[in-house]
Amino acid sequence: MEQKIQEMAEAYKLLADKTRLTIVALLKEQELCVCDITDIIGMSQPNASQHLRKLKAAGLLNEKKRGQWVYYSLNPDAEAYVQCVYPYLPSMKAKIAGLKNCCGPQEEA
Amino acid sequence: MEQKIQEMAEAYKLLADKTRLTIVALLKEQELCVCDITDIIGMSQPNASQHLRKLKAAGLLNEKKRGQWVYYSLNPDAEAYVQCVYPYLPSMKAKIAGLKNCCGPQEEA
DNA sequence: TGCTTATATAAGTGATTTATTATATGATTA
DNA sequence: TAATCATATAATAAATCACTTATATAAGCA
Repeated sequence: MEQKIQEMAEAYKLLADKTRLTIVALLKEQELCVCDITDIIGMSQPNASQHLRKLKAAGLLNEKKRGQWVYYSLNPDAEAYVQCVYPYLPSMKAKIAGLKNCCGPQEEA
Repeated sequence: MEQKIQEMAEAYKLLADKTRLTIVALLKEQELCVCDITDIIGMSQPNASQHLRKLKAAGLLNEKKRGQWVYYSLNPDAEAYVQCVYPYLPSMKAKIAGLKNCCGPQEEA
């Protein structure tokens, strides 16, 4: 029981940061590469990279390498107590639409 | 949109602490006074008091004074993106049952 | 092979946070 | 009124965290 609460607290710690929560909200729309995410949020690349690593380490994100780009997406198998908050995240469609189509969601070659 | 994400992040920050999340799990069962909470969790009284204050300030808890005791309970009007996680919290019935019935849930006199 | 682009890692710094100790408030009871 | 019990507040110390700067890796391209 305490173990479960500990795990939940650690997961919510990841969602307890404006930057990471924005990343999750973005990826709710579609998968994105690191450069898209940094562009949209307007943050440094190392900063994005570190947040993405944490989210991935905790099982919230999946990572897929394609050419020189790394695409991140929401992990549909993440814990239910994490996924239950996703529906409350505001839509990021507008932000994503503003992307200069540098490397949006790619079809498998 | 960024405002909403900011608010959500701040709320999850409150749930991102093992102690506070345990308090919420306890109050999911029933209202409790500060001394009950400190007994069950085994923490110092000032520590409990400060966590309770934060949770209350953010609208997660209600407070009701009765004699020299202060009873805390979950606020049923808390934001939906907070309440959606409550069902995933483990049951605390066993912990609460172990209370020496010092000041459990009281009827209005 | 060298250059560029995309991403990751490492180290350092400043800010935030948790818990403790000490003290204050406020209600109850002797 | 004095003593006690329940709770709150304040100040501080220790730990954690986010972000920056600098550097490393690794893929694509000239």
